[in-house]
Amino acid sequence: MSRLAKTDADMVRVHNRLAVLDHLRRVGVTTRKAVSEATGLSVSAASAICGTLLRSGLLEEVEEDGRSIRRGRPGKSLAFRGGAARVAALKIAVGEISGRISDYAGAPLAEARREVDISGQTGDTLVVLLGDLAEDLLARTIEPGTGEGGAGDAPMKIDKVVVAIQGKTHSDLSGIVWSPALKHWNIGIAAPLSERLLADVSVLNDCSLMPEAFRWRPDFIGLDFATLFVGFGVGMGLRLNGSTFQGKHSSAVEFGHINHLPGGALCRCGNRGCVEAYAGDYAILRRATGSDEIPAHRIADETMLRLGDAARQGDEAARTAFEEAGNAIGYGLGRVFTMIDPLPIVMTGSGARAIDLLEPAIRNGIRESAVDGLGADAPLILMEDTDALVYDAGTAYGLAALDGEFSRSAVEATEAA
Amino acid sequence: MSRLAKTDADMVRVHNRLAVLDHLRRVGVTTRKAVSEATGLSVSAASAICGTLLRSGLLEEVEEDGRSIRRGRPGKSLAFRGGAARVAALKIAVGEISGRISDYAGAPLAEARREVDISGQTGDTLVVLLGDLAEDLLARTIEPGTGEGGAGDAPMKIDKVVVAIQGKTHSDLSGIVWSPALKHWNIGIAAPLSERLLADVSVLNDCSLMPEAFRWRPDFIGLDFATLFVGFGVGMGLRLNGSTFQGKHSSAVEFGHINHLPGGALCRCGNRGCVEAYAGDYAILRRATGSDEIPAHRIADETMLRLGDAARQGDEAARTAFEEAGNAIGYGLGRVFTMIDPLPIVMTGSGARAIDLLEPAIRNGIRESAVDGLGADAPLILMEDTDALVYDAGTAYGLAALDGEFSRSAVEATEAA
DNA sequence: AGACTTTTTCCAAGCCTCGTAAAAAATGGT
DNA sequence: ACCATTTTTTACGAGGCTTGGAAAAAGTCT
Repeated sequence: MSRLAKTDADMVRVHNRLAVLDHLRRVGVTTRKAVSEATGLSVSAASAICGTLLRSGLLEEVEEDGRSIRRGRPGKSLAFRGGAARVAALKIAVGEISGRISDYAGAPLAEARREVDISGQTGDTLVVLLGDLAEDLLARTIEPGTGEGGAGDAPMKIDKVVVAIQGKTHSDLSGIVWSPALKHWNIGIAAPLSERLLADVSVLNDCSLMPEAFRWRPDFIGLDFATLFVGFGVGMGLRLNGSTFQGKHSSAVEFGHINHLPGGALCRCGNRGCVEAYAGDYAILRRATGSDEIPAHRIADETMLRLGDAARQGDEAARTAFEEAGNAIGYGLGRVFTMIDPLPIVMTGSGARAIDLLEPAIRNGIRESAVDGLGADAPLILMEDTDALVYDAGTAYGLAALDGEFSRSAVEATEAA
Repeated sequence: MSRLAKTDADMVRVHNRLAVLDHLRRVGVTTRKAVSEATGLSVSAASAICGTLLRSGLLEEVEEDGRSIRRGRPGKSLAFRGGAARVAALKIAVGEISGRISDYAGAPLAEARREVDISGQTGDTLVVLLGDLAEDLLARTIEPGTGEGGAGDAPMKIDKVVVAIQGKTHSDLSGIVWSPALKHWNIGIAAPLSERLLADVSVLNDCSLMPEAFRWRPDFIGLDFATLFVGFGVGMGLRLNGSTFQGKHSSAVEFGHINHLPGGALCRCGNRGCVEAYAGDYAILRRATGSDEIPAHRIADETMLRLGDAARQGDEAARTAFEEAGNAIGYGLGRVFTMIDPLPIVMTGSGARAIDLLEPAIRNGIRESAVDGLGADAPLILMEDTDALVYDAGTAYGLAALDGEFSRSAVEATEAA
């Protein structure tokens, strides 16, 4: 975007408030002094901003138990006020929808999962299903101890909804272009769901969203990395220069459909030789069984686990299938590394459970395809629970969006008694 | 980078000044009113900033000839004061160094080219050669009509030097990690050259720098696109989200070394199957001639032109060679498009001259490798003069850097008589 | 209990930008 | 030629946010 924008006092206020909230997201609990040090703001300014955020109900003073025994006046500990808002992270997959609701402090309040055959459904039905799920989540939320007066927390509602889905989503976050979980194309989700839940709704690709899960993790701060999902499909998310990569037209790094071998194996997308056509669950399975079909439904986790065990116990076909999968992934990573940079990889999905079978081939593939083999020793971090990762990511994304909105709105709200 | 930064009045001033300069870079000549409209600043603020920039000598009032005949007080036209600074864009290639010096308004003042065998040279020698070239450029600069008092322009010096080179450069812009033009590795250029010329020096990869050439072109504003160089080597530059992509570790999108075919043709880099091993000049030539060697020196332009003519006149081997080159490029682009997004391509180098031979295969390759063949119809813009493109890019990069510095420094300098 | 240390709060000052009003400079009509 | 009109530029007071220093607050240490 062109940088024609002016800046004025308003922008300064918004920016600095956001800096304070961002700092607090990282550390969880802080003090005015710590805010000043972390942000570079003067103590006066930091204190003033904290005061405003406290009065607006976003923050609250908390009693800290294990405070260090130092001389001098102890700082008053500040933390997010969970009750200030709620975020729902929803996930649409083949045959199921699920989600988690969290409070403004990021603490999970409830989770839910429903197996539904959404494949042939229309957009309207999908919106109803998602809306029901969200309201169910909200209902199951344990009312937080509303110790204060009673005017404390507004009527329970969800303030931000993030929908993660496999497939291609609109770049304006408004809906789904295409998804393997659905038959129909171009389904607008955000507008109708937003109308029903009275909350802002964003629809994103699950894989490209994943890096958001690490947004505030101290060990990932300022780090560029990639998230790699290897399951029925294969997808990637990128965090570059401190922000999560989002395409303009498509929505994601379609890692699974980067061509591996010209004219190679047939892929779901219709092309030949995609990475997914070697590394996706269905690809590994068909290679191991000598089949030629692409199953329409997702493959059960157990099936892949059994296949992995077979490979480990010497089944040659299975072994080769995993090896070729690893090779395709490795070459794909090598190609990405050549374009971008060698990056640490966070890996999830069924592939993460078969990493022992895949890793040697992956690293070898990188070695053969990247310049100087650079990146063949890239750190590999496994995350077995893909759902949790997606919920974390959606929640972080939603909270970041809320922080931005709250920073913008100069709400000098509810005078506490 | 983490967004812990605070903002204050200083930042506001810097940001807004930069917005004014950036606007002026785009339009060339402006007025206070136009600045206000373009930046969103109030007329008062815009006028005040322009006043400061005028007093500091960066801008000057100019007489505009073809001013429209409208009622009301005519706006005073403002433009960059060329004499305010000078930027040198230098280029290191196999067997030659060259460059262009431009004034602060971006107008070229002089160009120079020297054929030197730099291959075996040390860093010191290279610095001497570049320094000589730069000083020669400066000496050949026509003294601008110093109409004003005489205290007008400070003693002529270069204020910013940008060195573009094939190969890998340090991500801190300090020097060369490796280049096909040089034997030695890890040559620090910026520090010693900066010491000699008393100017800030930045060393960048030529291909990744190229998008900068379009930084202020109105038809490229806000546009994401890629620059593709196809010559002895193959390289790419990316402009994404309004900024030119720079890797953290490596310096560039090593498009030429993205693997095309696992285990394929031997590449200069030692790997097998790189795009360059099919699409580089040497690759096309060896395929056409049935040779097996990789020439150490660059291939003459004429040789490639003749080979192209041969292909056009029915030489099957040559025809196939170009076709396979186009195919490799197409698959490479398809892979990039799958990762990032379909992008318009600005193409330069010897490949741009053989585009009629390459284009069908390129587009076919994209069609076969990108999801839904998306991007097979991407706009292709040809730029035959690669040197001019690199000079433009280096100059734009240097000017942008100067704008930033000048915005930061609150120089309220030289009181004009 | 008093001295010391550290965190918060309070207040005047400084910098920008904004909005409005006044001044400046040219056109058009009579 | 003169006056009304239009448009750009300059001038001035106001508002918002940060800053730096001083004062107040709230503990620990001796």
